[in-house]
Amino acid sequence: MEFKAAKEEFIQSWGILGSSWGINKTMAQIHALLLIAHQPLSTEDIMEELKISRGNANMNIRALIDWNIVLKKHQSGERKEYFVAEKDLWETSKQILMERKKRELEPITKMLEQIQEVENDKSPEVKEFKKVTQSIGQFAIKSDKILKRIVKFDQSWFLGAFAKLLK
Amino acid sequence: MEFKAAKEEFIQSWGILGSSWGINKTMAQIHALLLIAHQPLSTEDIMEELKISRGNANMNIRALIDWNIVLKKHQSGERKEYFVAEKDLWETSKQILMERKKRELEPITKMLEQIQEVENDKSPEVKEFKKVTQSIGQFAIKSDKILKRIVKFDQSWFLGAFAKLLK
DNA sequence: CATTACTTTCAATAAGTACTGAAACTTTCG
DNA sequence: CGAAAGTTTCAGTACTTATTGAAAGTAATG
Repeated sequence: MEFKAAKEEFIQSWGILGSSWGINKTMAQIHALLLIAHQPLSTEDIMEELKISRGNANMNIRALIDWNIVLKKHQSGERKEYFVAEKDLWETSKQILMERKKRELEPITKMLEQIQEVENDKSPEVKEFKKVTQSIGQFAIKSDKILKRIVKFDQSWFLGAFAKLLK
Repeated sequence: MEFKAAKEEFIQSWGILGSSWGINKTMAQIHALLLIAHQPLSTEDIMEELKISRGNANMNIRALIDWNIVLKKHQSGERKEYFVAEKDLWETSKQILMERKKRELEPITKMLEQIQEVENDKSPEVKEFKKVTQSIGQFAIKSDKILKRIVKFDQSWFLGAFAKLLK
């Protein structure tokens, strides 16, 4: 397999993977490109490689920076901004988990609390509703705690401990 | 808060949560509806509650069944099909994890193997590419193993052991 | 075996989401 | 300060994905 084809394939697949997890395709592709880059890339490099517009490139680079999985990097003597991806996938996964936790788990928890204030009558509908939403709420709180703990540890410790734990 | 409003709010939020994780909104809403239902619902019940078409209802119910988080349930003496959701969220989460693992992790693993066959030259581009894709491949394999193990255990055991492990 | 009750499919269309490109804005530098 | 280099924004448009509804398919019933 030729390098160019392999690279193309990788970027394409990473984009598809992103889409199916609610991350926009271009954002995932830029991430892929930066992951395999051996040196920082500029907005123009990215535009050219992926054949996308300046606006699109800019927005998605910002989003990646927002998520803390890509960093600005100034090249000495250059005015242009360059970008690099965090290359440790464990770190990247943790960042993404935390970001999504903040954006999604927390709103859901709030909504569930709110909803618990439903008037208490004895109809089976309302009883079941309270029961289910309560248990989802507890589940959400537990997940939140576990995620918080996981991110405190590093990969090798985590995997090692986990391997033992699970026999 | 009134029951009807609370229910509406819950279904709506579950739909939004689904969308942001690559699950179509209606599929998530049907799931929400079945989660809080105190008895099995028919396709028509679902169409009416969510104000969606028969085709849409049917397709998304099938998808939920495909994912093993909703089951057909025949009511005695009735010809119509009824549906119930798995109400244990831990089970549901495991099902979803497994399903997505199968659909996404496995193709990525294959792609990464394929890509490793890139011709070996000494340019920094190719070296970095091989390094990164290899490490992603290893990460994917590890994740796969961990997920497989997690699903073997039940929630209480998992949470208990985890709590201890993480102090 | 024909009628009826119910389910599935799918082409057309609607709704939602991402992308472009040009204009506005900001920063750097002589 | 004014020009040049670079970055951001956003209205319009293209693209993708979900939804409808009617027609075709299937299965139970007398």
